Amino acid sequence: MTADNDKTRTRKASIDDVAKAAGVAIKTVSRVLNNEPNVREETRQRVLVAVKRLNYHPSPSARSLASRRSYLIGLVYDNPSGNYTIEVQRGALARCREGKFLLLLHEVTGAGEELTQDVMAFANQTHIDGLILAPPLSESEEIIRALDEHGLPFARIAPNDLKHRSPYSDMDDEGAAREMTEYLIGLGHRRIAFIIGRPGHYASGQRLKGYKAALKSHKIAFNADYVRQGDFLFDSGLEAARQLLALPTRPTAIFAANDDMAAGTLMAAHEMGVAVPDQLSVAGFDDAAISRTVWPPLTTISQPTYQLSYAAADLLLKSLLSGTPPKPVRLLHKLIRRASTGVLRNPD
Amino acid sequence: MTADNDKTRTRKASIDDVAKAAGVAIKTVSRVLNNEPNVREETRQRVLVAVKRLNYHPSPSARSLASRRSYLIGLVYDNPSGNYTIEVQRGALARCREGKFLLLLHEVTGAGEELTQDVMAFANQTHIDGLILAPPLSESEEIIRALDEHGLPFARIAPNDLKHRSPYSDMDDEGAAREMTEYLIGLGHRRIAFIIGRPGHYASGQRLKGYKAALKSHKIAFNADYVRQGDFLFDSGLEAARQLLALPTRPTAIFAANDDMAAGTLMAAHEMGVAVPDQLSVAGFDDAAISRTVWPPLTTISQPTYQLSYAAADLLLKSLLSGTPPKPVRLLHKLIRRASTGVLRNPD
DNA sequence: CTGAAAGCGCTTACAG
DNA sequence: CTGAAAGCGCTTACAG
Repeated sequence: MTADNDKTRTRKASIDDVAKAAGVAIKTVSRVLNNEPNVREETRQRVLVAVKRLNYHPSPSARSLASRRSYLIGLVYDNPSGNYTIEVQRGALARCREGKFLLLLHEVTGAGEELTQDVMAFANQTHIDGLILAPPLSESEEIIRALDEHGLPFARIAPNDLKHRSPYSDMDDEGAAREMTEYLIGLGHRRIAFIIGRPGHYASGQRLKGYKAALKSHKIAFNADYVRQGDFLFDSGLEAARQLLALPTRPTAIFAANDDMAAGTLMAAHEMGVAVPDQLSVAGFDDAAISRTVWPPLTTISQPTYQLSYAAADLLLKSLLSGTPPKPVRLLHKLIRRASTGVLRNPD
Repeated sequence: MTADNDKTRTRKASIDDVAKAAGVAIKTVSRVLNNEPNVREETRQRVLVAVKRLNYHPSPSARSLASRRSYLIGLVYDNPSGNYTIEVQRGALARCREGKFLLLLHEVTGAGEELTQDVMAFANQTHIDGLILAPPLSESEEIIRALDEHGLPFARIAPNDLKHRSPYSDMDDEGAAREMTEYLIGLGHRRIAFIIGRPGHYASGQRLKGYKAALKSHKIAFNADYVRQGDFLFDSGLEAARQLLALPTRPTAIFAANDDMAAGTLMAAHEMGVAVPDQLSVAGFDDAAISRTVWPPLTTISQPTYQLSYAAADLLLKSLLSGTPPKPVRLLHKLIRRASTGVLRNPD
């Protein structure tokens, strides 16, 4: 039983309590808490002691109401692959935490007008200060137009080439896909198949472009039979690979536009008794967790997903605080060699 | 150019604007928005028309400040397996959205006192109304004590047997593990190994108990060599399985306490050239996404992770609104048979 | 069924 | 360097 163990114990301390305890005006407490200048060091210390003693934590809602800022950032994503999404979440979450903003997740599913309405309803209801758009939402002209009309700042992760003043972070999808294809060519492969990513994703087209460019620069004829449409999900990779491996002259290497589809490709190979990598090399893209838990582990492109998301959040916060849109950020990828690729051993 | 296309366009409408437009007091607007009784239907309609016309969305911070509620729920989790975490997120998110609460995610990493401090700092800074504890945090006596002292309501997902009045959701881990073990016994296996989950998780102990109980009821002697410690992560399953498969008399079946470790077990079998399921049956637990993307697909226990989390959020919201702690909820599991288990074909 | 007043706990704008 | 006043946009408590 302490001296102040009375009924007031349950009520949270407010700025008034702190001001009274420190013998200053609430404005001074506010200055100390927000690191504003013009506070004498001795006064500052007195305030800090009172804050500590009263276990004071400023009310976010009072602060928001008075400052006309919610300190809330929204992260909107569609969810093609859970492996990818969780990294996107982590990156944005980390940056928001550092900046004392809170991150609100909003998973969407629809398309077109309905999707735009969904995003705008989320923004309206939560009164978020800004939004982070993960792909493929980062490419939606319709959403971008609606956000502009609404005057809501946003940052984009891996957007398409649409010109817009809002900040974004991206990587060189085309260059990375080209690099991977050239790596397979370097292993001696000539019959290299490609599984395209989800239609409508800018990255899908870029990766296909890189694949084609590598073939061309090595004078390997493009074979439409070796290119299949997927959607970034495991099942689509499984299905596409089943078809590819059933071709009369089957490919000796399959490059899937992401790791989930590459994992599906491995399963098709297992089903059909095709040895990886002895009879078939398989490559993915992302370096997601799944690339290390399949057999054999996948050769892939390490896409800096966490960093892309962190950077997008960083740019958004900077633009909110400065008012001017910062320059876009381009991050580097890396080819990771694992056991799923190799030179041909038993070509049939 | 509409008639009201002047500078006021950027300012958001407030409750005062709506009241003025509808010719009522703000209290009446508040009644309509919160579905309170005692509003004439005609008045109600007038208000709704004004809300629509002004595109009015109530300010969450003003509402929070006045009502002394943040309408914020925290979800705190440690992250042993990404596959599990994303389902936990989804379940809680879905329920909060329905209840017009916002969900704040907080991933923690530490342990002991530091961990408790981390959780409490999160609660203090955000002023959340309640907290959802995912395992193994749902078992921490220290955190529970701190939350009690703080007077913060919380719900637990799959907690241990600690008696506490706070609501929780769980499943029968012991029964499920027993069922899986008996299924393996039914296939003719006698040398059944078990890989234990992360130490300190209540579920880990319960699943081990179920495994032992099944052996006992079928009069199969318990062999300590066949039981290995894991931590729910892929690598620990890989390592444990490598050891098990290197035993002079190796097991014919391995039951891992979760899917990630079972996936690691499959990789060890691949590495060592042990055919699954012909020479070795492998079973997991969770029915996470990974159970369908490995080769062969895993026989596992479908743990209703999403529903457990949804239920915990549901119980928390109910207890916040009613003030009385609702009854705990127990959810059902299901054994999912896939290709990773079978009768022995080529015992060596 | 409806409303006027007070107040939630901060920041902004201003004064000294 | 410090502070008094006003106000952000709602809900609570009360009155009629």
